[in-house]
Amino acid sequence: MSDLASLFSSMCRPRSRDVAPGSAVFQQGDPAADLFLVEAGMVRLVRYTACGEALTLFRATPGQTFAEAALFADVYHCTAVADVASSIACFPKKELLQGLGEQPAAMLELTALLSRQVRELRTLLEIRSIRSAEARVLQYLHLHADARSGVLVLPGTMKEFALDLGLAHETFYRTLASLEKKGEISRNGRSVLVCPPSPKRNRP
Amino acid sequence: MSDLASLFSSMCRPRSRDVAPGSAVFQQGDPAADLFLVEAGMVRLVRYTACGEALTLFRATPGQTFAEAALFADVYHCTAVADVASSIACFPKKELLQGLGEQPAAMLELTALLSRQVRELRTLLEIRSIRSAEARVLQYLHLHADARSGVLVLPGTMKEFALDLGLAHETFYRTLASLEKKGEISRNGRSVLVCPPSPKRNRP
DNA sequence: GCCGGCACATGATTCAAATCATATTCTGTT
DNA sequence: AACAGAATATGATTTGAATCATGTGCCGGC
Repeated sequence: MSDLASLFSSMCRPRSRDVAPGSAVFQQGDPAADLFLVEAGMVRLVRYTACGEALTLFRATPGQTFAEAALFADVYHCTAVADVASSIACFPKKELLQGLGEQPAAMLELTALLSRQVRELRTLLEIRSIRSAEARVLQYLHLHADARSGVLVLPGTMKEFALDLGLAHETFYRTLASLEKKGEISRNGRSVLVCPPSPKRNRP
Repeated sequence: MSDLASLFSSMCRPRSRDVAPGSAVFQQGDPAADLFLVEAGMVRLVRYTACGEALTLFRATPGQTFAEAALFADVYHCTAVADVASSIACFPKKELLQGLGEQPAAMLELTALLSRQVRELRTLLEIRSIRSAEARVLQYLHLHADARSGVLVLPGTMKEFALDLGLAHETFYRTLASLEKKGEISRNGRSVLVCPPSPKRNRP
Protein backbone atom coordinates (compact mmCIF):
# COMPACT_ATOMS: atom_id res chain seq x y z
CA MET A 1 0.00 0.00 0.00
CA SER A 2 2.19 2.77 1.31
CA ASP A 3 4.95 3.56 -1.07
CA LEU A 4 7.43 4.10 1.67
CA ALA A 5 9.21 1.19 0.05
CA SER A 6 9.95 3.00 -3.19
CA LEU A 7 10.76 6.22 -1.37
CA PHE A 8 13.34 4.41 0.70
CA SER A 9 14.72 2.61 -2.32
CA SER A 10 15.18 5.89 -4.13
CA MET A 11 17.45 7.14 -1.38
CA CYS A 12 19.60 4.19 -0.52
CA ARG A 13 20.38 0.72 -1.67
CA PRO A 14 19.18 -1.85 0.87
CA ARG A 15 20.96 -4.93 2.03
CA SER A 16 18.96 -8.13 1.78
CA ARG A 17 18.78 -10.47 4.71
CA ASP A 18 17.23 -13.86 5.38
CA VAL A 19 15.60 -14.54 8.71
CA ALA A 20 15.21 -18.06 10.06
CA PRO A 21 11.77 -18.99 11.40
CA GLY A 22 11.45 -18.10 15.06
CA SER A 23 14.45 -15.80 15.14
CA ALA A 24 14.42 -12.08 15.76
CA VAL A 25 15.25 -9.29 13.34
CA PHE A 26 15.98 -7.02 16.28
CA GLN A 27 15.25 -6.90 19.99
CA GLN A 28 13.48 -4.31 22.06
CA GLY A 29 16.20 -1.96 23.35
CA ASP A 30 18.67 -2.59 20.53
CA PRO A 31 20.10 0.57 18.97
CA ALA A 32 17.84 1.58 16.09
CA ALA A 33 20.03 1.31 13.01
CA ASP A 34 17.83 0.15 10.15
CA LEU A 35 14.37 0.35 8.67
CA PHE A 36 13.00 -2.73 7.00
CA LEU A 37 10.84 -3.97 4.17
CA VAL A 38 9.39 -7.46 4.10
CA GLU A 39 10.18 -9.17 0.80
CA ALA A 40 8.81 -12.60 1.67
CA GLY A 41 7.31 -14.29 4.71
CA MET A 42 6.00 -12.30 7.64
CA VAL A 43 7.47 -10.33 10.51
CA ARG A 44 5.63 -9.74 13.74
CA LEU A 45 6.33 -6.79 16.02
CA VAL A 46 5.89 -7.65 19.68
CA ARG A 47 6.38 -5.82 22.92
CA TYR A 48 7.11 -7.46 26.22
CA THR A 49 5.30 -6.16 29.25
CA ALA A 50 6.56 -6.07 32.80
CA CYS A 51 4.63 -9.32 33.31
CA GLY A 52 6.75 -10.96 30.64
CA GLU A 53 3.80 -11.31 28.31
CA ALA A 54 4.30 -10.88 24.59
CA LEU A 55 1.90 -8.48 22.92
CA THR A 56 1.69 -8.37 19.15
CA LEU A 57 1.57 -4.82 17.85
CA PHE A 58 1.74 -5.30 14.12
CA ARG A 59 2.17 -7.88 11.42
CA ALA A 60 4.18 -6.86 8.38
CA THR A 61 3.50 -8.79 5.20
CA PRO A 62 5.40 -8.73 1.88
CA GLY A 63 5.64 -5.20 0.49
CA GLN A 64 5.12 -3.59 3.87
CA THR A 65 7.76 -1.64 5.74
CA PHE A 66 8.27 -1.85 9.47
CA ALA A 67 10.21 -0.04 12.19
CA GLU A 68 9.78 3.25 10.32
CA ALA A 69 9.74 4.87 13.73
CA ALA A 70 13.41 3.92 14.04
CA LEU A 71 14.09 7.11 12.07
CA PHE A 72 13.14 9.10 15.13
CA ALA A 73 14.24 6.88 17.98
CA ASP A 74 17.56 5.78 19.42
CA VAL A 75 16.49 2.25 20.22
CA TYR A 76 13.83 -0.09 18.94
CA HIS A 77 10.76 0.08 21.12
CA CYS A 78 9.66 -3.45 20.30
CA THR A 79 10.98 -6.76 19.08
CA ALA A 80 10.61 -8.06 15.53
CA VAL A 81 10.33 -11.81 15.08
CA ALA A 82 9.72 -13.93 12.01
CA ASP A 83 7.36 -16.83 12.61
CA VAL A 84 8.13 -18.26 9.21
CA ALA A 85 11.30 -18.12 7.15
CA SER A 86 11.38 -14.60 5.76
CA SER A 87 13.43 -12.35 3.57
CA ILE A 88 13.77 -8.67 4.38
CA ALA A 89 15.46 -5.59 2.97
CA CYS A 90 17.40 -3.37 5.40
CA PHE A 91 17.67 0.37 4.86
CA PRO A 92 20.33 2.05 7.02
CA LYS A 93 18.70 4.83 9.00
CA LYS A 94 21.76 7.05 8.69
CA GLU A 95 21.67 7.06 4.93
CA LEU A 96 17.94 7.72 4.87
CA LEU A 97 18.20 10.63 7.28
CA GLN A 98 21.03 12.12 5.27
CA GLY A 99 19.07 11.69 2.06
CA LEU A 100 16.02 13.33 3.59
CA GLY A 101 18.10 16.23 4.88
CA GLU A 102 19.58 16.84 1.47
CA GLN A 103 16.35 16.50 -0.46
CA PRO A 104 13.56 18.59 1.04
CA ALA A 105 11.27 17.27 -1.66
CA ALA A 106 11.79 13.72 -0.41
CA MET A 107 11.14 14.87 3.13
CA LEU A 108 7.91 16.47 2.04
CA GLU A 109 6.93 13.30 0.24
CA LEU A 110 7.61 11.25 3.35
CA THR A 111 5.44 13.58 5.38
CA ALA A 112 2.66 13.31 2.83
CA LEU A 113 2.91 9.53 2.86
CA LEU A 114 2.69 9.39 6.63
CA SER A 115 -0.21 11.77 6.62
CA ARG A 116 -2.02 9.55 4.14
CA GLN A 117 -1.28 6.52 6.30
CA VAL A 118 -2.75 8.24 9.33
CA ARG A 119 -5.90 8.97 7.41
CA GLU A 120 -6.17 5.41 6.13
CA LEU A 121 -5.61 3.93 9.59
CA ARG A 122 -8.24 6.19 11.12
CA THR A 123 -10.66 5.08 8.46
CA LEU A 124 -9.91 1.45 9.25
CA LEU A 125 -10.50 2.10 12.94
CA GLU A 126 -13.80 3.76 12.20
CA ILE A 127 -14.82 0.81 10.04
CA ARG A 128 -13.86 -1.57 12.82
CA SER A 129 -16.26 0.07 15.20
CA ILE A 130 -19.17 -0.97 13.02
CA ARG A 131 -20.68 -3.99 14.70
CA SER A 132 -22.62 -5.59 11.90
CA ALA A 133 -20.47 -7.66 9.57
CA GLU A 134 -22.62 -6.72 6.60
CA ALA A 135 -22.49 -3.00 7.26
CA ARG A 136 -18.78 -3.19 7.94
CA VAL A 137 -17.94 -4.95 4.70
CA LEU A 138 -20.24 -2.70 2.72
CA GLN A 139 -18.66 0.39 4.26
CA TYR A 140 -15.21 -0.82 3.38
CA LEU A 141 -16.22 -1.62 -0.17
CA HIS A 142 -17.86 1.74 -0.64
CA LEU A 143 -14.81 3.57 0.64
CA HIS A 144 -12.28 1.66 -1.39
CA ALA A 145 -14.09 0.90 -4.63
CA ASP A 146 -13.27 2.99 -7.64
CA ALA A 147 -15.62 5.96 -7.44
CA ARG A 148 -16.65 5.88 -11.11
CA SER A 149 -16.91 2.20 -11.90
CA GLY A 150 -17.65 0.88 -8.40
CA VAL A 151 -15.14 -1.88 -9.01
CA LEU A 152 -12.72 -3.14 -6.40
CA VAL A 153 -10.22 -5.96 -6.80
CA LEU A 154 -9.50 -7.42 -3.39
CA PRO A 155 -5.78 -7.35 -2.70
CA GLY A 156 -4.24 -10.56 -1.43
CA THR A 157 -6.36 -13.53 -0.44
CA MET A 158 -9.86 -13.15 0.89
CA LYS A 159 -8.74 -14.79 4.08
CA GLU A 160 -6.17 -12.09 4.77
CA PHE A 161 -8.68 -9.51 3.75
CA ALA A 162 -11.20 -10.78 6.26
CA LEU A 163 -8.55 -10.50 8.95
CA ASP A 164 -7.91 -6.86 8.03
CA LEU A 165 -11.60 -6.21 8.43
CA GLY A 166 -11.54 -7.86 11.84
CA LEU A 167 -13.81 -10.72 10.79
CA ALA A 168 -13.47 -14.48 10.86
CA HIS A 169 -12.92 -15.58 7.28
CA GLU A 170 -16.01 -17.75 7.34
CA THR A 171 -18.10 -14.76 8.32
CA PHE A 172 -16.58 -12.78 5.49
CA TYR A 173 -17.47 -15.41 2.89
CA ARG A 174 -21.00 -15.59 4.21
CA THR A 175 -21.36 -11.82 4.27
CA LEU A 176 -20.21 -11.44 0.68
CA ALA A 177 -22.62 -14.17 -0.40
CA SER A 178 -25.45 -12.51 1.48
CA LEU A 179 -24.68 -9.07 0.02
CA GLU A 180 -24.64 -10.56 -3.44
CA LYS A 181 -27.96 -12.28 -2.90
CA LYS A 182 -29.43 -8.95 -1.80
CA GLY A 183 -28.08 -7.30 -4.93
CA GLU A 184 -25.83 -4.89 -3.05
CA ILE A 185 -22.79 -6.20 -4.89
CA SER A 186 -21.89 -8.59 -7.65
CA ARG A 187 -18.76 -10.67 -7.69
CA ASN A 188 -16.42 -12.37 -10.05
CA GLY A 189 -13.73 -14.05 -8.02
CA ARG A 190 -11.68 -11.39 -6.26
CA SER A 191 -13.24 -8.62 -8.28
CA VAL A 192 -16.23 -6.98 -6.63
CA LEU A 193 -18.67 -4.55 -8.19
CA VAL A 194 -20.37 -2.35 -5.63
CA CYS A 195 -23.87 -1.56 -6.70
CA PRO A 196 -24.39 2.22 -6.60
CA PRO A 197 -28.18 2.72 -6.95
CA SER A 198 -30.88 2.87 -4.28
CA PRO A 199 -29.90 6.14 -2.60
CA LYS A 200 -30.61 5.88 1.09
CA ARG A 201 -30.47 8.36 3.89
CA ASN A 202 -28.74 7.40 7.09
CA ARG A 203 -26.78 9.73 9.31
CA PRO A 204 -25.46 7.86 12.32
CA MET B 1 -2.57 13.32 22.44
CA SER B 2 -0.78 14.30 19.28
CA ASP B 3 0.93 17.59 19.72
CA LEU B 4 0.24 18.68 16.24
CA ALA B 5 -1.75 21.40 17.94
CA SER B 6 1.25 23.05 19.56
CA LEU B 7 3.40 22.55 16.47
CA PHE B 8 0.82 24.36 14.39
CA SER B 9 0.45 27.10 16.97
CA SER B 10 4.19 27.67 16.98
CA MET B 11 4.10 28.43 13.29
CA CYS B 12 1.04 30.54 12.82
CA ARG B 13 -1.65 32.28 14.74
CA PRO B 14 -5.03 30.62 14.19
CA ARG B 15 -8.36 32.31 13.69
CA SER B 16 -11.08 31.11 15.99
CA ARG B 17 -14.45 30.19 14.60
CA ASP B 18 -17.77 29.06 16.04
CA VAL B 19 -19.77 26.40 14.28
CA ALA B 20 -23.52 26.12 14.72
CA PRO B 21 -24.89 22.66 15.46
CA GLY B 22 -25.61 20.76 12.27
CA SER B 23 -23.62 23.05 10.02
CA ALA B 24 -20.50 22.17 8.08
CA VAL B 25 -16.96 23.41 8.61
CA PHE B 26 -16.15 22.53 5.01
CA GLN B 27 -17.61 20.41 2.25
CA GLN B 28 -16.10 17.58 0.29
CA GLY B 29 -14.57 19.12 -2.82
CA ASP B 30 -14.01 22.59 -1.32
CA PRO B 31 -10.50 23.96 -1.90
CA ALA B 32 -8.34 22.87 1.02
CA ALA B 33 -7.32 26.12 2.70
CA ASP B 34 -7.11 25.42 6.43
CA LEU B 35 -6.25 22.83 9.03
CA PHE B 36 -8.30 22.75 12.19
CA LEU B 37 -8.19 22.13 15.90
CA VAL B 38 -11.30 21.41 17.95
CA GLU B 39 -11.47 23.72 20.96
CA ALA B 40 -14.90 22.71 22.18
CA GLY B 41 -17.67 20.44 20.99
CA MET B 42 -17.12 17.78 18.38
CA VAL B 43 -16.58 17.66 14.65
CA ARG B 44 -17.37 14.61 12.58
CA LEU B 45 -15.68 13.88 9.27
CA VAL B 46 -18.00 12.17 6.81
CA ARG B 47 -17.72 11.06 3.23
CA TYR B 48 -20.60 10.70 0.84
CA THR B 49 -20.62 7.67 -1.39
CA ALA B 50 -22.03 7.40 -4.86
CA CYS B 51 -25.14 5.92 -3.23
CA GLY B 52 -25.63 9.13 -1.28
CA GLU B 53 -24.89 7.46 2.02
CA ALA B 54 -22.95 9.32 4.68
CA LEU B 55 -20.00 7.42 6.16
CA THR B 56 -18.34 8.71 9.29
CA LEU B 57 -14.56 8.52 9.03
CA PHE B 58 -13.43 10.21 12.19
CA ARG B 59 -14.67 12.10 15.21
CA ALA B 60 -12.49 14.93 16.44
CA THR B 61 -12.87 15.90 20.09
CA PRO B 62 -11.44 18.91 21.94
CA GLY B 63 -7.67 19.08 21.61
CA GLN B 64 -7.63 17.02 18.44
CA THR B 65 -6.70 18.35 15.02
CA PHE B 66 -8.46 17.37 11.83
CA ALA B 67 -8.01 17.76 8.09
CA GLU B 68 -4.23 17.60 8.51
CA ALA B 69 -4.21 15.93 5.12
CA ALA B 70 -5.27 19.27 3.67
CA LEU B 71 -1.56 20.15 3.74
CA PHE B 72 -1.02 17.75 0.87
CA ALA B 73 -4.26 18.00 -1.05
CA ASP B 74 -5.92 20.61 -3.21
CA VAL B 75 -9.44 19.92 -2.05
CA TYR B 76 -10.98 18.41 1.07
CA HIS B 77 -11.71 14.77 0.52
CA CYS B 78 -14.51 14.66 3.03
CA THR B 79 -17.03 16.88 4.76
CA ALA B 80 -16.70 18.14 8.32
CA VAL B 81 -19.90 18.67 10.28
CA ALA B 82 -20.51 19.69 13.87
CA ASP B 83 -23.37 17.82 15.51
CA VAL B 84 -23.22 20.09 18.53
CA ALA B 85 -22.27 23.74 18.78
CA SER B 86 -18.50 23.77 18.52
CA SER B 87 -15.57 26.09 18.54
CA ILE B 88 -12.59 25.48 16.29
CA ALA B 89 -9.22 27.05 15.54
CA CYS B 90 -8.29 27.49 11.87
CA PHE B 91 -4.68 27.33 10.72
CA PRO B 92 -4.11 28.59 7.17
CA LYS B 93 -2.41 25.87 5.17
CA LYS B 94 -0.33 28.40 3.25
CA GLU B 95 1.30 29.79 6.36
CA LEU B 96 1.98 26.33 7.73
CA LEU B 97 3.59 25.14 4.52
CA GLN B 98 5.73 28.25 4.38
CA GLY B 99 6.75 27.79 7.99
CA LEU B 100 7.64 24.17 7.40
CA GLY B 101 9.68 25.05 4.33
CA GLU B 102 11.66 27.64 6.25
CA GLN B 103 12.21 25.53 9.33
CA PRO B 104 13.53 22.07 8.49
CA ALA B 105 13.52 21.30 12.21
CA ALA B 106 9.77 21.87 12.34
CA MET B 107 9.31 19.69 9.28
CA LEU B 108 11.28 16.93 10.93
CA GLU B 109 9.20 17.29 14.05
CA LEU B 110 6.02 17.02 12.03
CA THR B 111 7.30 13.87 10.38
CA ALA B 112 8.20 12.39 13.75
CA LEU B 113 4.75 13.23 15.10
CA LEU B 114 3.03 11.58 12.18
CA SER B 115 5.25 8.56 12.48
CA ARG B 116 4.30 8.26 16.14
CA GLN B 117 0.64 8.58 15.25
CA VAL B 118 0.95 5.79 12.73
CA ARG B 119 2.49 3.56 15.35
CA GLU B 120 -0.21 4.39 17.89
CA LEU B 121 -3.00 3.79 15.40
CA ARG B 122 -1.56 0.46 14.37
CA THR B 123 -1.41 -0.55 17.98
CA LEU B 124 -5.05 0.40 18.43
CA LEU B 125 -5.99 -1.65 15.39
CA GLU B 126 -4.10 -4.63 16.71
CA ILE B 127 -5.87 -4.27 20.03
CA ARG B 128 -9.20 -4.11 18.26
CA SER B 129 -8.61 -7.46 16.63
CA ILE B 130 -8.57 -9.15 20.01
CA ARG B 131 -11.99 -10.75 20.38
CA SER B 132 -12.25 -11.24 24.11
CA ALA B 133 -13.26 -8.10 25.97
CA GLU B 134 -11.12 -9.08 28.94
CA ALA B 135 -7.97 -9.73 26.92
CA ARG B 136 -8.56 -6.55 24.95
CA VAL B 137 -8.87 -4.32 27.98
CA LEU B 138 -5.92 -5.99 29.69
CA GLN B 139 -3.78 -5.56 26.58
CA TYR B 140 -4.62 -1.89 26.38
CA LEU B 141 -3.89 -1.37 30.03
CA HIS B 142 -0.56 -3.16 29.79
CA LEU B 143 0.50 -1.10 26.78
CA HIS B 144 -0.50 2.24 28.20
CA ALA B 145 0.17 1.92 31.90
CA ASP B 146 3.29 3.51 33.31
CA ALA B 147 5.99 0.87 32.92
CA ARG B 148 7.44 1.29 36.42
CA SER B 149 4.42 1.85 38.59
CA GLY B 150 1.82 0.08 36.49
CA VAL B 151 -0.54 2.98 37.05
CA LEU B 152 -2.83 4.41 34.40
CA VAL B 153 -5.32 7.22 34.83
CA LEU B 154 -8.10 6.80 32.28
CA PRO B 155 -8.45 9.95 30.19
CA GLY B 156 -11.96 11.32 29.73
CA THR B 157 -15.00 9.43 30.90
CA MET B 158 -15.08 5.67 31.07
CA LYS B 159 -17.89 5.70 28.57
CA GLU B 160 -15.77 7.43 25.94
CA PHE B 161 -12.91 5.16 26.81
CA ALA B 162 -15.01 2.08 26.20
CA LEU B 163 -15.92 3.46 22.78
CA ASP B 164 -12.23 3.88 21.92
CA LEU B 165 -11.69 0.26 22.79
CA GLY B 166 -14.58 -0.73 20.57
CA LEU B 167 -16.70 -2.02 23.45
CA ALA B 168 -20.18 -1.21 24.69
CA HIS B 169 -19.75 0.77 27.88
CA GLU B 170 -21.69 -1.80 29.86
CA THR B 171 -19.27 -4.48 28.73
CA PHE B 172 -16.37 -2.27 29.74
CA TYR B 173 -17.71 -1.77 33.28
CA ARG B 174 -18.29 -5.48 33.64
CA THR B 175 -14.87 -6.34 32.30
CA LEU B 176 -13.11 -3.97 34.69
CA ALA B 177 -15.09 -5.41 37.59
CA SER B 178 -14.25 -8.95 36.52
CA LEU B 179 -10.55 -8.17 36.11
CA GLU B 180 -10.50 -6.61 39.55
CA LYS B 181 -12.17 -9.64 41.09
CA LYS B 182 -9.53 -11.84 39.48
CA GLY B 183 -6.80 -9.64 40.93
CA GLU B 184 -5.41 -8.64 37.54
CA ILE B 185 -5.96 -4.98 38.34
CA SER B 186 -7.04 -2.78 41.19
CA ARG B 187 -9.02 0.39 40.78
CA ASN B 188 -9.65 3.66 42.47
CA GLY B 189 -12.12 5.61 40.38
CA ARG B 190 -10.48 6.44 37.07
CA SER B 191 -7.05 5.39 38.29
CA VAL B 192 -6.15 1.80 37.48
CA LEU B 193 -3.21 -0.19 38.81
CA VAL B 194 -2.21 -3.02 36.53
CA CYS B 195 -0.95 -5.93 38.53
CA PRO B 196 2.47 -6.94 37.22
CA PRO B 197 3.16 -10.35 38.84
CA SER B 198 2.33 -13.85 37.60
CA PRO B 199 4.63 -14.02 34.56
CA LYS B 200 2.90 -16.00 31.87
CA ARG B 201 4.03 -17.23 28.50
CA ASN B 202 1.76 -16.76 25.56
CA ARG B 203 2.86 -16.22 22.01
CA PRO B 204 -0.19 -15.92 19.76
C1' DG C 1 -32.02 22.58 48.52
C1' DC C 2 -34.31 20.43 44.86
C1' DC C 3 -34.35 18.48 40.53
C1' DG C 4 -32.80 16.73 35.89
C1' DG C 5 -29.51 14.64 33.43
C1' DC C 6 -25.74 11.84 32.92
C1' DA C 7 -21.88 8.71 34.30
C1' DC C 8 -21.46 4.58 36.60
C1' DA C 9 -23.03 0.01 37.55
C1' DT C 10 -25.20 -4.59 37.20
C1' DG C 11 -28.89 -8.13 36.00
C1' DA C 12 -31.53 -10.59 32.22
C1' DT C 13 -32.09 -11.67 27.53
C1' DT C 14 -31.04 -11.80 22.73
C1' DC C 15 -28.60 -12.50 18.77
C1' DA C 16 -25.03 -12.40 15.53
C1' DA C 17 -20.48 -13.64 14.84
C1' DA C 18 -17.06 -17.12 16.28
C1' DT C 19 -16.15 -21.69 16.22
C1' DC C 20 -16.27 -26.40 14.77
C1' DA C 21 -17.07 -29.45 11.05
C1' DT C 22 -16.93 -30.77 6.25
C1' DA C 23 -16.64 -30.37 1.38
C1' DT C 24 -15.00 -28.41 -2.99
C1' DT C 25 -11.94 -25.91 -5.79
C1' DC C 26 -7.58 -24.07 -6.80
C1' DT C 27 -2.51 -23.86 -6.99
C1' DG C 28 1.81 -25.22 -6.96
C1' DT C 29 5.06 -29.23 -6.59
C1' DT C 30 7.13 -33.49 -7.38
C1' DA D 1 -0.74 -36.76 -13.62
C1' DA D 2 -1.05 -37.25 -9.02
C1' DC D 3 -0.75 -35.18 -4.77
C1' DA D 4 -0.52 -31.95 -0.71
C1' DG D 5 -1.82 -28.00 1.10
C1' DA D 6 -4.32 -23.95 1.25
C1' DA D 7 -8.14 -20.96 -0.11
C1' DT D 8 -12.91 -20.89 -0.79
C1' DA D 9 -17.37 -22.09 0.72
C1' DT D 10 -21.34 -23.42 3.57
C1' DG D 11 -23.89 -25.92 7.42
C1' DA D 12 -24.59 -26.62 12.58
C1' DT D 13 -23.71 -25.15 17.14
C1' DT D 14 -21.97 -22.32 20.79
C1' DT D 15 -20.68 -18.35 23.06
C1' DG D 16 -19.92 -14.01 24.61
C1' DA D 17 -20.76 -9.28 23.79
C1' DA D 18 -24.62 -6.20 22.61
C1' DT D 19 -28.83 -4.80 24.02
C1' DC D 20 -32.55 -3.82 27.05
C1' DA D 21 -33.88 -2.78 31.59
C1' DT D 22 -33.28 -0.81 36.03
C1' DG D 23 -31.06 1.37 39.75
C1' DT D 24 -27.67 4.39 42.21
C1' DG D 25 -24.91 8.24 42.92
C1' DC D 26 -22.80 12.53 41.36
C1' DC D 27 -22.76 17.17 39.55
C1' DG D 28 -24.60 21.57 37.74
C1' DG D 29 -28.42 24.67 37.19
C1' DC D 30 -32.40 26.79 38.89
